[in-house]
Amino acid sequence: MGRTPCCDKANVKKGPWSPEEDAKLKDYIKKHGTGGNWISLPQKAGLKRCGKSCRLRWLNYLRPDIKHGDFSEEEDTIICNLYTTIGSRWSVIAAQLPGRTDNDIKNYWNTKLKKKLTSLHGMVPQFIQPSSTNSSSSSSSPSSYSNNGPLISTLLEPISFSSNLLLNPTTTTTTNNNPNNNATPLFNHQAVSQDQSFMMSTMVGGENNYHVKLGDRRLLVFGGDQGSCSSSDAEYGGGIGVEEKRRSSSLSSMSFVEWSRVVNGWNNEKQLEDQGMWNSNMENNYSTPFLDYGLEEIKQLISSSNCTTNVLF
DNA sequence: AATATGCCCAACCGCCGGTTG
DNA sequence: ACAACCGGCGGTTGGGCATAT
Repeated sequence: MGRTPCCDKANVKKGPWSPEEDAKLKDYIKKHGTGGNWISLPQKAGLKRCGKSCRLRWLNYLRPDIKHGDFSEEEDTIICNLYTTIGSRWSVIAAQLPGRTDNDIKNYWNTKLKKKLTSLHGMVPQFIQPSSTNSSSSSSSPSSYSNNGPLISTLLEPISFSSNLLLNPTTTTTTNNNPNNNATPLFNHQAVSQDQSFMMSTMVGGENNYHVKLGDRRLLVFGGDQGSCSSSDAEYGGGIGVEEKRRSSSLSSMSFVEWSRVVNGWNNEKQLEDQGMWNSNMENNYSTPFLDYGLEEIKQLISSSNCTTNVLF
C-alpha cells in the first residue's frame, strides 16, 4: 500500500494568510528550516494549513530574498527574450532573475508585459513549439523538451568565438517553404535534436569575433523549425542570427533583428547600425554566407570560446 | 456618490515525474 | 510491481482595489 495522506483536507484552512500565520511560518523556518519536509511542517509550526500551501507562501512571499516592486527594463528584456526562447517555463525564467519568483513573473507577463509590448509594437513575442522527433509527443510540458534532446539556452552573458572556427561557407537564402503558415515567429529558438544540423550565419561583429547583440547583452541564438519564415526575415534578418536547417531540407528562420527591433524599439536601419546589428553593405545583400554546423561542433565552438554562460545542452 | 468595469496578484487547482512503503 | 504520496510546476481563479462612467 502507499503512504498515508499528507493532511486532513477537510481540516485545513484555505484562503489568504493572516499576519499571525505568516509570523508563525517565518519563525518556524528561521529556527528549524524546512527540514525538506513541507508536509509535516504545518503541524510542527502550529499551523492549520496544508504543507503545499505553506511551501507556496514561503517561496512566493515570505522568503527573505524576495524582490518586491517594479520590474526594470533589463528584467523586461530578459523575460521577453526567454519567453520567446523557451516559452512559459516560468521557473526557468525566474532562475535568471534573482529575487523574482515564477509566480511574480507569470503574473507580470500576463497582466503587464504582454500589454506593454502590444502597445509599443503592436505585437507580442511568440514562442513556437519545437517539432518533436518523437511523433507521440507534442505537449509543452518540460518532459517533452528532454525527450526532444538538448536545450540550447539563451546566453545571458557576453560571448564571442573566433572566425577561424567557421568552416565551409556556402551561400543560401531563406525561403518560406510553407506559404500557408501564418504563425510567423518573431524569434524562434527551441530545443533541438542531436541529429539536426544548423545553418549559422555570419554575424555583424568584429573581424575575428561574431556575436549578436540585444541591448548591452550579446546573445547567441539558435532556432527555428517548422519551415516558417516571413518576408521580414528576408528583409531584416537575412544575414544575422543563427538558423537551423533540418535534414528534411525544410529551411526555417528566425529573425533576430526583427525581434531586437521589437524589444528595443529600433525603428530604422540607422538604429540597428548603431547597435552593431546592421551594416549598410548588407542593404542589398540579404543572401549572406551561412555555415553548416552540427550540434557537437556548436558545443565545441562554445566551450573553446571565452563563453562564461549558462548554455544548457 | 453610486455603480460598473478592469486590473492586479495571492492562492488554489490539477498535472507530472520521482519517490516511498 | 504497484499504488499513493511528495515536491514542483504552469494555468486559472476570485477577491480586493483602482479607475471610469
